[in-house]
Amino acid sequence: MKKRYTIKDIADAAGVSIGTVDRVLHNRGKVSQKALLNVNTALKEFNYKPNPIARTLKNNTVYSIQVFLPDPSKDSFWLPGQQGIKEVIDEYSAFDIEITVHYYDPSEPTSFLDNGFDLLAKHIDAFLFVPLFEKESDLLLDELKKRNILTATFNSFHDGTVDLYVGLNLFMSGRVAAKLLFDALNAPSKIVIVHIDEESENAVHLREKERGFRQFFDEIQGYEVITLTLGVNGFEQKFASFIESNSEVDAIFVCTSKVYRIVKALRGIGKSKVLVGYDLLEENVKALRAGDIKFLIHQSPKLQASLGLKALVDNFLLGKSFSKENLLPIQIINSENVDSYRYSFV
Amino acid sequence: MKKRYTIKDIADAAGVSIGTVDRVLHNRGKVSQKALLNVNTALKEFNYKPNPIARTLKNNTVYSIQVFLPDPSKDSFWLPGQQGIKEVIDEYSAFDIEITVHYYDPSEPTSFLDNGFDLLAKHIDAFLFVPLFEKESDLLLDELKKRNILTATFNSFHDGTVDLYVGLNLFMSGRVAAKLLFDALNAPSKIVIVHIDEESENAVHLREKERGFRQFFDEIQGYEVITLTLGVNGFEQKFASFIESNSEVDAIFVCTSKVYRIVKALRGIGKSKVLVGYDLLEENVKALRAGDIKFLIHQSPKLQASLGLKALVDNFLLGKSFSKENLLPIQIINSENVDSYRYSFV
DNA sequence: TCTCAAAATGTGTACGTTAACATTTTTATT
DNA sequence: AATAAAAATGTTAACGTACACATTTTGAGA
Repeated sequence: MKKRYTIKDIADAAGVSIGTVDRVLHNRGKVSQKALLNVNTALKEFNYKPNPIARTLKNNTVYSIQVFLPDPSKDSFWLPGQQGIKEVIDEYSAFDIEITVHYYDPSEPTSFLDNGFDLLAKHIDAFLFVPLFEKESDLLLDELKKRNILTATFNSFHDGTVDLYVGLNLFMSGRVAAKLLFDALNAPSKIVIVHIDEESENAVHLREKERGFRQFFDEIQGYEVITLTLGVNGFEQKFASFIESNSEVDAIFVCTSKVYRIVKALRGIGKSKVLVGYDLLEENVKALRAGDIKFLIHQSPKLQASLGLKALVDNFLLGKSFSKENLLPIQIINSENVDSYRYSFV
Repeated sequence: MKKRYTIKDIADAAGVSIGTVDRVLHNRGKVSQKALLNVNTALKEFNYKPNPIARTLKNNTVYSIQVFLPDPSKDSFWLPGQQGIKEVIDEYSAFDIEITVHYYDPSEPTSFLDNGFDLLAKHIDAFLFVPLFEKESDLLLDELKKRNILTATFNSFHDGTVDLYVGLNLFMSGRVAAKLLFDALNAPSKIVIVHIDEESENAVHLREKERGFRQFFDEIQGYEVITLTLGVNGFEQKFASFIESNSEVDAIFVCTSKVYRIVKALRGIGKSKVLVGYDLLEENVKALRAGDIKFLIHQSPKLQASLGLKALVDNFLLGKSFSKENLLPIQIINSENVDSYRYSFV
């Protein structure tokens, strides 16, 4: 029940005024050796910590944060992320924080670049975005750094120049997928990694997942892993003919949320394989429940988005610090625990 | 960049003083019909929300929260929970919040009761605890309610009278364990639920897990599930003789963090079974890595504790609301994703 | 119309921090 | 020792809210 020590307490103990204490705290000079010593002693003795609440009130600025996401109407994978952002905005609606959300076309690097730079027109304090495109993100990041804007990313890891990254260790998530398939298969077999309409050259995160997946099987004997890349045109015929001519394939790994398309294609040709993929899209969850997908790996897009945004807000509002990397756990989903994820904030 | 509206803005718009606005906001009466109308109109028009930061500063009280945990030195399962609490205490060390942690013996209901009531001697604002014992928790809860103290629990679900519960849906976690075993077994088989030295009559959470587990297998054909309860005395011999005389048992489910003891016992007699258990104890993780445990279900004790405490703190400090139940996802752990959990805050 | 109490409204201070500004003390120079 | 400049220190107002207290307005009764 005892109050925390305030600047006033320090001033009294050091025999100076609060002005002097404040000058010491912010080392603004104009303090005598003797006063400096006394104040520092008192600060240490009382283990003084400034009251962040009072500080923020005095500060009296409206912080402005821009959020820049792939358009959820173009790829519904981003819906939970959008939802997470919305909830944080709501949670902080009474505070002096101004959060605005903008979208880019996830299939258009130029959309990312053009819209991204447009957002820098007005003054902003922080920028949270998904660096879907490698080169374009670099350009944007350069500009953000130049303007001393706090930068945060999520979902697709970029590099070390960003102030905060929230996301998975994608490489490890590939290994987890591999382990799940390995356990589900009874004997050495042939496994296919299918890429559907992804520009994997520009997508680091896909490469990382594939690398982790392959590493796992490289360490053991008898498993053959091949990669099949299919464009969006004629996807189904090509996939079907591949399966027909590779009947020894037992399992399929899809690095993205598009597993449900494989499910559909397999149904079309009356085949069944052990499937592992990513993300709790409505279609994926249905297939998981139906038993057509063995496991999904959950990337927690909603949590990623909200944690990233919260870290920024709490930093401005309460002076909370955050570590550069917030690596979320790689969550394994089956038909029984999927519900616990859909109704949880995590 | 535009500031939020303040009481002053409302007062100006309504043509009254801030005192009148304040009286309206807290419906403290002494306001004329006309003023009331004008103020309410302005409040609505500006969508006024009081500034929680200013409110807290003005409030100027040190909130006192007591945390009451099973002693981690008696059962290391509680170490992560303790750690989570520590981290939250650290995170809020600069704020006007006083958090104190106390422990009880997880095997002594009287220790829970005696120490628990002792904690109510001084004034407290909130109480966060693990309701390990059903009847004793009821008694404590009654007293807390009587004193109008905010109550929160985690890990073991109690009932609806508590203001906040953070934890798993334990029933569903049993089903998840069942599904994992089901997938790992190739054919119908005999499965044992082993209880090691647990007073399961007094422990709702164990009953719930078992119930979920059994329900899953009740729904399908050919699987036999039996329960084996072993005391701490002569555990190993009894378990060994059970296994010898029940060689058709393929899999074992342990509802607590004590799976590693089954691993040890099995090694002792040179047998191997498909194992699923709970929690990332050091010993369990080792056994998981060695392949002796197939899956673990992670109850996120650290996250549970810190989320519970944070909800209380944020409620006092920032006026944030929380929902009565925060059901965390049921996390499936294998040898590949275990690391991602150990180094993550989740 | 005047008086007085009740009702309504306004004012001032505090919370702890910050920083501009005012005041006092010290030091250097004559 | 006197003076000015420099250095050190103290004072005060502000952030937005909350509430006690002071002041003004209203209306009833004479």
